[in-house]
Amino acid sequence: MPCEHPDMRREHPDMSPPETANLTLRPSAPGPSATSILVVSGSTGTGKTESAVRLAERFNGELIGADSVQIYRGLDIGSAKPTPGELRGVPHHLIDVLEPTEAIDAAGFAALADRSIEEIAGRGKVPIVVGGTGLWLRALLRGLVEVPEVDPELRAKLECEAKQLGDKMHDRLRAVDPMAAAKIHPNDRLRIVRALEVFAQTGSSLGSLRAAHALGRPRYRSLCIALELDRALHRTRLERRLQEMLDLGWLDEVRCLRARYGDEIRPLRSVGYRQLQQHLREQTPFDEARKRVWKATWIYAKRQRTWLSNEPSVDLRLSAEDLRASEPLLQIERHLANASR
RNA sequence: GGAGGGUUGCCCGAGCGGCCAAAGGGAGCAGACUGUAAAUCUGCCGGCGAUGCCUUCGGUGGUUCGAAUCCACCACCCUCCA
Repeated sequence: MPCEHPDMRREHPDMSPPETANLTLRPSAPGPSATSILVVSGSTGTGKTESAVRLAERFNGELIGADSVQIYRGLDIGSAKPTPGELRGVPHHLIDVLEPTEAIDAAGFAALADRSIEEIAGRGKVPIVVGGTGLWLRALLRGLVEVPEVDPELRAKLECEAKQLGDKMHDRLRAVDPMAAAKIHPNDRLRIVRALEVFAQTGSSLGSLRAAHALGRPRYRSLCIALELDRALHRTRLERRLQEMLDLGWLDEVRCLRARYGDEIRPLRSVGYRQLQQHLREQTPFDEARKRVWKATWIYAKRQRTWLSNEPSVDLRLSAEDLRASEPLLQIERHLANASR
Protein backbone atom coordinates (compact mmCIF):
# COMPACT_ATOMS: atom_id res chain seq x y z
CA MET A 1 0.00 0.00 0.00
CA PRO A 2 1.35 3.40 -0.91
CA CYS A 3 1.97 4.88 2.41
CA GLU A 4 4.73 7.33 2.02
CA HIS A 5 5.13 10.03 4.53
CA PRO A 6 2.22 12.35 3.93
CA ASP A 7 4.52 15.32 3.81
CA MET A 8 6.14 14.03 0.69
CA ARG A 9 3.11 14.64 -1.36
CA ARG A 10 3.48 18.35 -1.46
CA GLU A 11 6.10 20.41 0.11
CA HIS A 12 6.28 24.07 0.43
CA PRO A 13 10.00 24.44 0.51
CA ASP A 14 11.43 27.67 1.70
CA MET A 15 8.49 29.65 0.51
CA SER A 16 8.32 31.08 3.91
CA PRO A 17 10.76 31.29 6.75
CA PRO A 18 10.53 28.47 9.23
CA GLU A 19 7.44 29.07 11.24
CA THR A 20 7.27 27.16 14.40
CA ALA A 21 4.03 27.28 16.16
CA ASN A 22 4.62 28.98 19.38
CA LEU A 23 1.00 29.29 20.22
CA THR A 24 1.36 30.66 23.65
CA LEU A 25 3.47 33.57 22.60
CA ARG A 26 1.10 36.43 22.91
CA PRO A 27 -2.50 37.37 23.37
CA SER A 28 -4.50 38.10 20.29
CA ALA A 29 -6.09 41.25 21.48
CA PRO A 30 -3.54 44.04 21.41
CA GLY A 31 -4.65 47.32 19.98
CA PRO A 32 -5.29 48.13 16.37
CA SER A 33 -2.40 48.29 14.05
CA ALA A 34 -1.91 50.75 11.26
CA THR A 35 -0.83 47.97 8.98
CA SER A 36 -2.92 47.63 5.91
CA ILE A 37 -3.95 44.18 4.77
CA LEU A 38 -6.10 42.45 2.21
CA VAL A 39 -8.39 39.62 3.10
CA VAL A 40 -9.87 37.11 0.70
CA SER A 41 -12.54 34.87 2.11
CA GLY A 42 -15.48 32.96 0.74
CA SER A 43 -17.12 29.60 0.91
CA THR A 44 -15.08 26.53 -0.16
CA GLY A 45 -14.51 26.33 -3.84
CA THR A 46 -15.34 29.91 -4.69
CA GLY A 47 -11.84 30.57 -5.96
CA LYS A 48 -10.07 32.04 -2.96
CA THR A 49 -6.62 30.70 -3.67
CA GLU A 50 -6.63 31.58 -7.31
CA SER A 51 -7.88 35.08 -6.63
CA ALA A 52 -5.46 35.65 -3.80
CA VAL A 53 -2.52 34.54 -5.88
CA ARG A 54 -3.53 36.92 -8.60
CA LEU A 55 -3.83 39.78 -6.15
CA ALA A 56 -0.46 38.89 -4.66
CA GLU A 57 1.12 39.04 -8.07
CA ARG A 58 -0.51 42.26 -8.89
CA PHE A 59 0.04 44.09 -5.63
CA ASN A 60 3.30 42.54 -4.54
CA GLY A 61 1.83 40.50 -1.72
CA GLU A 62 2.32 37.34 0.26
CA LEU A 63 -0.42 35.01 1.40
CA ILE A 64 -1.36 34.01 4.90
CA GLY A 65 -3.71 31.09 5.26
CA ALA A 66 -6.69 31.36 7.58
CA ASP A 67 -7.73 27.77 7.29
CA SER A 68 -8.10 25.44 10.22
CA VAL A 69 -7.28 22.35 8.20
CA GLN A 70 -4.70 23.52 5.73
CA ILE A 71 -2.62 24.68 8.63
CA TYR A 72 -1.81 21.02 9.27
CA ARG A 73 0.84 19.05 7.50
CA GLY A 74 -0.34 15.97 5.73
CA LEU A 75 -3.91 17.07 5.19
CA ASP A 76 -3.35 18.09 1.62
CA ILE A 77 -5.73 16.63 -0.87
CA GLY A 78 -8.81 16.74 1.29
CA SER A 79 -8.24 20.31 2.36
CA ALA A 80 -7.66 21.44 -1.19
CA LYS A 81 -4.36 22.83 -0.08
CA PRO A 82 -2.83 24.93 -2.80
CA THR A 83 -0.04 23.24 -4.70
CA PRO A 84 3.22 24.98 -5.52
CA GLY A 85 2.00 25.12 -9.09
CA GLU A 86 -1.12 26.98 -8.09
CA LEU A 87 0.88 29.37 -5.97
CA ARG A 88 3.12 30.28 -8.89
CA GLY A 89 5.91 31.19 -6.53
CA VAL A 90 3.88 33.40 -4.26
CA PRO A 91 4.86 32.75 -0.64
CA HIS A 92 2.12 31.25 1.46
CA HIS A 93 2.34 31.36 5.23
CA LEU A 94 0.52 29.46 7.93
CA ILE A 95 0.06 26.41 5.81
CA ASP A 96 1.75 23.20 6.91
CA VAL A 97 2.93 24.69 10.17
CA LEU A 98 1.40 22.19 12.56
CA GLU A 99 1.61 18.48 13.13
CA PRO A 100 -1.81 16.85 13.00
CA THR A 101 -1.46 16.06 16.66
CA GLU A 102 -1.00 19.65 17.69
CA ALA A 103 -3.85 21.81 18.86
CA ILE A 104 -4.57 25.38 17.93
CA ASP A 105 -7.47 27.72 18.41
CA ALA A 106 -8.66 31.01 17.05
CA ALA A 107 -6.48 33.00 19.42
CA GLY A 108 -3.46 30.92 18.59
CA PHE A 109 -4.08 31.47 14.93
CA ALA A 110 -4.46 35.21 15.38
CA ALA A 111 -1.14 35.34 17.21
CA LEU A 112 0.60 33.51 14.40
CA ALA A 113 -1.08 35.64 11.80
CA ASP A 114 -0.13 38.82 13.61
CA ARG A 115 3.46 37.77 13.42
CA SER A 116 3.31 36.86 9.75
CA ILE A 117 1.62 40.12 8.91
CA GLU A 118 4.27 42.06 10.71
CA GLU A 119 7.04 40.22 8.90
CA ILE A 120 5.51 40.65 5.51
CA ALA A 121 4.70 44.27 5.98
CA GLY A 122 8.21 44.75 7.32
CA ARG A 123 9.52 43.48 4.03
CA GLY A 124 7.50 46.12 2.30
CA LYS A 125 5.02 43.63 0.89
CA VAL A 126 1.28 43.39 1.19
CA PRO A 127 -0.09 40.78 3.59
CA ILE A 128 -3.02 38.98 2.01
CA VAL A 129 -5.00 36.76 4.34
CA VAL A 130 -6.84 33.97 2.56
CA GLY A 131 -9.20 31.53 4.09
CA GLY A 132 -12.65 30.41 4.97
CA THR A 133 -12.38 29.80 8.67
CA GLY A 134 -14.76 32.46 9.84
CA LEU A 135 -13.98 32.59 13.51
CA TRP A 136 -10.28 32.73 12.86
CA LEU A 137 -10.72 35.62 10.53
CA ARG A 138 -12.86 37.39 13.07
CA ALA A 139 -10.31 36.78 15.81
CA LEU A 140 -7.65 38.31 13.62
CA LEU A 141 -9.66 41.23 12.35
CA ARG A 142 -11.62 42.15 15.46
CA GLY A 143 -10.09 40.27 18.31
CA LEU A 144 -11.84 38.01 20.79
CA VAL A 145 -13.14 38.55 24.25
CA GLU A 146 -10.16 38.95 26.52
CA VAL A 147 -9.99 36.00 28.82
CA PRO A 148 -7.23 33.79 30.14
CA GLU A 149 -5.86 31.08 27.96
CA VAL A 150 -7.70 27.80 27.77
CA ASP A 151 -6.87 25.41 30.53
CA PRO A 152 -7.05 21.94 29.02
CA GLU A 153 -7.47 20.24 32.34
CA LEU A 154 -10.33 22.42 33.39
CA ARG A 155 -11.96 21.93 30.05
CA ALA A 156 -11.57 18.17 30.20
CA LYS A 157 -13.06 18.14 33.64
CA LEU A 158 -16.07 20.21 32.62
CA GLU A 159 -16.51 18.22 29.48
CA CYS A 160 -16.59 15.06 31.50
CA GLU A 161 -19.15 16.46 33.89
CA ALA A 162 -21.26 17.68 31.04
CA LYS A 163 -21.38 14.21 29.57
CA GLN A 164 -22.73 12.85 32.80
CA LEU A 165 -25.07 15.66 33.64
CA GLY A 166 -26.67 16.04 30.25
CA ASP A 167 -29.14 18.94 30.12
CA LYS A 168 -28.50 19.64 33.78
CA MET A 169 -25.30 21.32 32.70
CA HIS A 170 -27.32 24.04 31.05
CA ASP A 171 -29.16 24.68 34.29
CA ARG A 172 -25.85 25.03 35.96
CA LEU A 173 -24.77 27.59 33.44
CA ARG A 174 -28.00 29.48 33.85
CA ALA A 175 -27.31 29.78 37.53
CA VAL A 176 -24.00 31.56 37.02
CA ASP A 177 -24.39 33.16 33.63
CA PRO A 178 -28.01 33.60 32.63
CA MET A 179 -27.11 35.86 29.74
CA ALA A 180 -24.96 33.25 28.06
CA ALA A 181 -27.39 30.48 28.95
CA ALA A 182 -30.17 32.30 27.19
CA LYS A 183 -28.18 32.31 23.98
CA ILE A 184 -26.89 28.78 24.15
CA HIS A 185 -29.10 25.84 23.35
CA PRO A 186 -29.21 23.17 26.08
CA ASN A 187 -27.86 20.66 23.59
CA ASP A 188 -24.88 22.72 22.67
CA ARG A 189 -22.52 21.14 25.13
CA LEU A 190 -19.46 22.66 23.59
CA ARG A 191 -20.58 26.20 24.22
CA ILE A 192 -21.99 25.42 27.61
CA VAL A 193 -18.66 24.04 28.65
CA ARG A 194 -16.83 27.03 27.26
CA ALA A 195 -19.00 29.49 29.14
CA LEU A 196 -18.63 27.56 32.36
CA GLU A 197 -14.94 27.35 31.77
CA VAL A 198 -14.62 31.11 31.42
CA PHE A 199 -16.67 31.62 34.52
CA ALA A 200 -14.47 29.25 36.47
CA GLN A 201 -11.37 31.04 35.28
CA THR A 202 -12.44 34.64 35.62
CA GLY A 203 -15.38 34.64 37.95
CA SER A 204 -17.25 36.78 35.50
CA SER A 205 -19.80 35.72 32.99
CA LEU A 206 -19.04 35.19 29.35
CA GLY A 207 -22.32 36.84 28.59
CA SER A 208 -21.28 40.15 30.06
CA LEU A 209 -17.78 39.92 28.65
CA ARG A 210 -19.21 39.47 25.21
CA ALA A 211 -21.61 42.31 25.63
CA ALA A 212 -18.74 44.55 26.61
CA HIS A 213 -16.58 43.41 23.74
CA ALA A 214 -19.41 43.71 21.24
CA LEU A 215 -17.99 43.18 17.77
CA GLY A 216 -14.56 44.32 18.78
CA ARG A 217 -12.61 47.09 17.14
CA PRO A 218 -10.79 46.61 13.84
CA ARG A 219 -7.25 45.47 14.54
CA TYR A 220 -5.96 46.26 11.10
CA ARG A 221 -6.74 48.50 8.22
CA SER A 222 -8.26 45.72 6.21
CA LEU A 223 -10.09 45.44 2.98
CA CYS A 224 -12.02 42.23 3.21
CA ILE A 225 -13.38 40.56 0.12
CA ALA A 226 -15.91 37.75 0.35
CA LEU A 227 -16.12 35.70 -2.81
CA GLU A 228 -19.52 34.58 -3.88
CA LEU A 229 -20.64 32.19 -6.53
CA ASP A 230 -23.91 31.35 -8.16
CA ARG A 231 -25.51 28.42 -6.34
CA ALA A 232 -25.75 26.08 -9.29
CA LEU A 233 -22.23 26.85 -10.42
CA HIS A 234 -20.90 26.42 -6.94
CA ARG A 235 -22.53 23.04 -6.72
CA THR A 236 -21.11 21.86 -10.00
CA ARG A 237 -17.69 23.09 -9.10
CA LEU A 238 -17.69 21.37 -5.73
CA GLU A 239 -18.94 18.15 -7.26
CA ARG A 240 -16.17 18.19 -9.78
CA ARG A 241 -13.60 19.06 -7.18
CA LEU A 242 -14.68 16.17 -4.99
CA GLN A 243 -14.12 13.74 -7.83
CA GLU A 244 -10.73 15.25 -8.51
CA MET A 245 -9.72 14.90 -4.90
CA LEU A 246 -10.71 11.28 -4.86
CA ASP A 247 -8.84 10.67 -8.08
CA LEU A 248 -5.78 12.25 -6.54
CA GLY A 249 -5.84 9.66 -3.78
CA TRP A 250 -7.65 11.34 -0.96
CA LEU A 251 -8.61 7.99 0.51
CA ASP A 252 -4.97 6.94 0.67
CA GLU A 253 -4.14 10.18 2.34
CA VAL A 254 -6.66 9.40 5.06
CA ARG A 255 -5.26 5.87 5.39
CA CYS A 256 -1.77 7.20 5.88
CA LEU A 257 -2.85 9.74 8.44
CA ARG A 258 -4.70 7.09 10.37
CA ALA A 259 -1.77 4.75 10.23
CA ARG A 260 0.55 7.44 11.48
CA TYR A 261 -1.49 9.25 14.05
CA GLY A 262 -4.41 7.04 14.88
CA ASP A 263 -7.97 8.06 14.30
CA GLU A 264 -8.41 10.28 17.28
CA ILE A 265 -6.67 13.38 16.05
CA ARG A 266 -8.79 16.44 15.67
CA PRO A 267 -8.16 17.39 12.06
CA LEU A 268 -9.40 14.00 10.97
CA ARG A 269 -12.80 15.06 12.23
CA SER A 270 -13.17 17.70 9.59
CA VAL A 271 -15.37 17.63 6.55
CA GLY A 272 -14.75 14.68 4.30
CA TYR A 273 -11.96 13.20 6.36
CA ARG A 274 -14.45 12.08 8.92
CA GLN A 275 -16.77 10.46 6.41
CA LEU A 276 -13.93 8.76 4.59
CA GLN A 277 -12.80 7.38 7.90
CA GLN A 278 -16.19 5.83 8.41
CA HIS A 279 -15.52 3.86 5.28
CA LEU A 280 -12.12 2.74 6.52
CA ARG A 281 -13.20 2.04 10.04
CA GLU A 282 -16.69 0.70 9.85
CA GLN A 283 -18.15 -1.17 6.99
CA THR A 284 -19.69 1.86 5.34
CA PRO A 285 -19.57 1.08 1.63
CA PHE A 286 -17.46 3.48 -0.33
CA ASP A 287 -20.37 4.81 -2.34
CA GLU A 288 -22.26 5.60 0.80
CA ALA A 289 -19.23 7.29 2.33
CA ARG A 290 -18.76 9.28 -0.82
CA LYS A 291 -22.34 10.50 -0.64
CA ARG A 292 -21.82 11.56 2.93
CA VAL A 293 -18.68 13.41 2.02
CA TRP A 294 -20.59 15.29 -0.60
CA LYS A 295 -23.37 16.17 1.74
CA ALA A 296 -21.02 17.31 4.47
CA THR A 297 -19.20 19.45 1.97
CA TRP A 298 -22.33 21.11 0.71
CA ILE A 299 -23.62 21.77 4.19
CA TYR A 300 -20.27 23.21 5.12
CA ALA A 301 -20.33 25.50 2.13
CA LYS A 302 -23.74 26.70 3.20
CA ARG A 303 -22.58 27.27 6.76
CA GLN A 304 -19.76 29.43 5.50
CA ARG A 305 -22.16 31.36 3.32
CA THR A 306 -24.36 32.04 6.31
CA TRP A 307 -21.43 33.12 8.42
CA LEU A 308 -20.03 35.43 5.80
CA SER A 309 -23.38 36.99 5.12
CA ASN A 310 -23.36 38.21 8.71
CA GLU A 311 -19.72 39.01 9.01
CA PRO A 312 -19.37 42.71 9.77
CA SER A 313 -15.79 42.87 8.58
CA VAL A 314 -16.62 42.09 4.98
CA ASP A 315 -16.25 45.11 2.72
CA LEU A 316 -16.80 43.66 -0.72
CA ARG A 317 -18.92 40.80 -1.94
CA LEU A 318 -18.37 39.63 -5.46
CA SER A 319 -17.45 36.66 -7.61
CA ALA A 320 -13.89 35.67 -8.41
CA GLU A 321 -14.79 36.60 -11.95
CA ASP A 322 -15.82 40.11 -11.00
CA LEU A 323 -12.71 40.55 -8.95
CA ARG A 324 -10.78 40.69 -12.21
CA ALA A 325 -12.61 43.80 -13.25
CA SER A 326 -10.90 47.13 -12.94
CA GLU A 327 -13.32 48.72 -10.49
CA PRO A 328 -12.62 46.40 -7.55
CA LEU A 329 -8.93 46.40 -8.37
CA LEU A 330 -8.94 50.15 -8.23
CA GLN A 331 -10.62 50.02 -4.90
CA ILE A 332 -7.92 47.71 -3.61
CA GLU A 333 -5.26 49.96 -4.98
CA ARG A 334 -6.78 52.94 -3.24
CA HIS A 335 -6.99 51.03 -0.01
CA LEU A 336 -3.32 50.12 -0.19
CA ALA A 337 -2.31 53.60 -1.23
CA ASN A 338 -4.03 55.23 1.70
CA ALA A 339 -2.19 52.88 3.92
CA SER A 340 1.15 54.48 3.52
CA ARG A 341 -0.01 57.89 4.60
C1' G B 1 -59.79 -17.41 -15.51
C1' G B 2 -59.12 -18.15 -9.83
C1' A B 3 -56.87 -16.61 -4.86
C1' G B 4 -54.32 -13.10 -2.22
C1' G B 5 -51.11 -8.43 -1.52
C1' G B 6 -50.42 -3.44 -2.73
C1' U B 7 -51.40 2.03 -4.34
C1' U B 8 -49.76 7.48 1.54
C1' G B 9 -46.79 14.16 1.13
C1' C B 10 -40.33 15.41 -3.64
C1' C B 11 -38.58 9.96 -2.62
C1' C B 12 -38.71 5.66 0.80
C1' G B 13 -42.03 4.26 4.50
C1' A B 14 -45.46 3.79 9.19
C1' G B 15 -50.48 4.53 10.17
C1' C B 16 -55.68 0.81 9.60
C1' G B 17 -62.59 5.00 12.42
C1' G B 18 -61.72 10.50 16.00
C1' C B 19 -55.76 12.63 19.75
C1' C B 20 -53.69 12.72 11.57
C1' A B 21 -51.51 17.66 7.68
C1' A B 22 -50.51 12.23 8.83
C1' A B 23 -44.59 8.66 12.89
C1' G B 24 -39.64 7.71 11.00
C1' G B 25 -35.82 8.09 7.36
C1' G B 26 -33.83 10.30 2.87
C1' A B 27 -33.50 14.59 -0.14
C1' G B 28 -34.12 19.93 0.18
C1' C B 29 -34.03 24.69 2.77
C1' A B 30 -33.03 28.34 6.74
C1' G B 31 -30.33 29.86 10.96
C1' A B 32 -26.96 30.33 15.46
C1' C B 33 -21.89 30.95 16.24
C1' U B 34 -16.76 35.93 20.33
C1' G B 35 -10.14 30.84 22.39
C1' U B 36 -12.45 23.00 19.65
C1' A B 37 -15.13 26.61 14.16
C1' A B 38 -14.01 21.94 7.93
C1' A B 39 -15.94 22.11 15.00
C1' U B 40 -20.56 22.43 17.76
C1' C B 41 -25.71 23.34 17.84
C1' U B 42 -30.88 24.71 16.23
C1' G B 43 -35.15 25.25 13.21
C1' C B 44 -38.42 24.60 8.74
C1' C B 45 -40.04 21.06 5.34
C1' G B 46 -48.95 20.65 1.79
C1' G B 47 -51.02 25.88 1.18
C1' C B 48 -52.38 30.19 3.59
C1' G B 49 -53.68 37.04 6.00
C1' A B 50 -52.33 31.15 10.36
C1' U B 51 -53.23 29.63 18.86
C1' G B 52 -57.39 29.41 13.02
C1' C B 53 -58.78 28.14 7.92
C1' C B 54 -58.25 25.50 3.21
C1' U B 55 -56.78 21.29 -0.16
C1' U B 56 -54.26 16.12 0.70
C1' C B 57 -53.30 9.58 1.79
C1' G B 58 -54.77 5.88 -6.72
C1' G B 59 -60.21 7.34 -8.86
C1' U B 60 -65.50 7.58 -8.04
C1' G B 61 -69.55 6.74 -4.99
C1' G B 62 -71.22 5.04 -0.24
C1' U B 63 -71.52 3.87 5.45
C1' U B 64 -70.75 7.10 9.77
C1' C B 65 -71.68 12.72 14.07
C1' G B 66 -66.62 11.74 12.04
C1' A B 67 -62.53 7.94 7.09
C1' A B 68 -55.85 7.71 4.94
C1' U B 69 -58.28 4.07 8.04
C1' C B 70 -64.91 0.51 6.81
C1' C B 71 -67.99 -0.96 2.10
C1' A B 72 -68.79 -1.02 -3.44
C1' C B 73 -67.18 -0.41 -8.19
C1' C B 74 -63.12 1.27 -11.48
C1' A B 75 -57.72 1.87 -12.73
C1' C B 76 -52.73 0.41 -12.25
C1' C B 77 -48.88 -2.80 -9.89
C1' C B 78 -47.14 -7.46 -7.44
C1' U B 79 -47.29 -12.75 -5.82
C1' C B 80 -49.36 -17.56 -6.11
C1' C B 81 -52.77 -21.31 -8.47
C1' A B 82 -54.75 -22.67 -13.37
